[in-house]
Amino acid sequence: MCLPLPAEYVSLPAMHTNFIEELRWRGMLHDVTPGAEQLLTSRMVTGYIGFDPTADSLGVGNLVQIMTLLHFQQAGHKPIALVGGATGMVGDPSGKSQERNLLDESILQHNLNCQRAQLEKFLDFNCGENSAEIVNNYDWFKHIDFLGFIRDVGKYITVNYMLSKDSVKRRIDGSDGAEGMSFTEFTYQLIQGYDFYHLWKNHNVKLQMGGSDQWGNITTGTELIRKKAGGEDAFALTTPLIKKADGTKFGKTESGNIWLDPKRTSPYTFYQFWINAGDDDVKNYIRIFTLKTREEIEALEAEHTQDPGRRALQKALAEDITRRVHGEEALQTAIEASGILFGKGTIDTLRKFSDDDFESVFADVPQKKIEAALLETGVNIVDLLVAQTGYYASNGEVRRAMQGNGFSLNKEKLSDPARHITKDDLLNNRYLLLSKGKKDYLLVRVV
RNA sequence: GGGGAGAUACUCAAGCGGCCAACGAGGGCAGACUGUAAAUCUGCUGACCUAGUCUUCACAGGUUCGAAUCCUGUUCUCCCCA
Repeated sequence: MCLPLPAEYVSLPAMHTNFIEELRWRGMLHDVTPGAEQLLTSRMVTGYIGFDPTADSLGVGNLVQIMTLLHFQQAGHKPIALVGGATGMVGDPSGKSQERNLLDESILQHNLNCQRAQLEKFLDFNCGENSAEIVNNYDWFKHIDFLGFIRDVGKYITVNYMLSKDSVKRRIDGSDGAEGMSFTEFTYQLIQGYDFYHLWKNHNVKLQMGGSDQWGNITTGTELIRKKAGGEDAFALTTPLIKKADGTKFGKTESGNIWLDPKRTSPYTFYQFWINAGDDDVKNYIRIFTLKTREEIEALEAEHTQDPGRRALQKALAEDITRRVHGEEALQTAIEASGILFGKGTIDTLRKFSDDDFESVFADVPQKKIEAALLETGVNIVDLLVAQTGYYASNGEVRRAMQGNGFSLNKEKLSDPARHITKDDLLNNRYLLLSKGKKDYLLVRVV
């Protein structure tokens, strides 16, 4: 394993963190092949992680991998993000029980460009020796033909070996209702294995990282490198899959995935996602998704234990990650909006709002427009809530909500179904803020 | 092919001629308490002009003053035997 140091190796500057050690205490290390730690502490290493271009945005589920690359770079190593233009056309069977739909080339290209922009927010692409890079495996796969591939790659890996992978086994034996698997998907591990080989050979990449479900695919790569080129210096490292204390899937809410793209998931919703992390989960998250040091985290935890109600950990986590993804300004708006919607905001604070405040704070709140003429003569509240805005499904439902003290207008409880709404109720002469309970809002805009 | 059981609101599940808009549980929504949490407690959970009316118990007919409840047919589900 102790190879002579080739000239192109750059030794690792002393001030950097120990990558493996860093991942370990953060709970981000699942498995690593023997020898990797020694390599990583002795010199600068180039390593990569693949991203799947099925959507035009990365989601919080990908953040673990992004943070892994970030730690990798901070430890003085050179990170490469591989976006899977080619693998995206094939589909990774890992963790899936159904054959997946394939994407066409133009959509892939679009998705890939969007993801690239997001990665650039985390990684430093211009810091000399260990600048991050992005590669697209379509660039080398587009020149490979089928016969060439089965001769140059397929020849080195036995089907027995491929069948022994968990991701394949589960699909073959049909356990947990899994469907059969096409040859295309079966081949996936070879494609990903070849990526590693290609990068190892041409980009001096020694390490492939990924989620623990990628272990099988990654080791196919190290196997290929060993068989095809006798390379013993290819290593694998995986991070654990994030589990939530209640067993539900991380990265999703009832309303869907949490994305990094503000067009898909607004900064406010993004911020709220982290704020709402459970006490048990937040201790893991803050280690994984922020760069805070051990001392900072332990101090926050002490604070949290002393007064859990203040949710120091959730706030620190949400602020840190929202700032990194969406910037300082978006973070402040998200905090402000949270204060209004969940905090002690009353009608008095609402009255101080400018139109701009309304637009930014309520950007995420569902909105509805009504005609100004309606308010000239006054409109019955029940009529407004059902017929005009559809906020409630039936008149009876409104009455029940009012009897149960569950409806408010402009943050003030309203329980009289006979009430008429006029221009005097408007905020800033154009808004009405309706709410069911304390979390469900509708902003009505008069036009 | 033969025999049997069953289809009730979001889900499970009572009801077996009038007291049924239909017990109960879960879920959902809201209130109190809280930390925008958990646990707990309370109310609501077909529609409508809040007043009794109307439309609901697989579907279509029928018997009855009156049916989710009885009869006939249709569709579907499950079980047993071949």
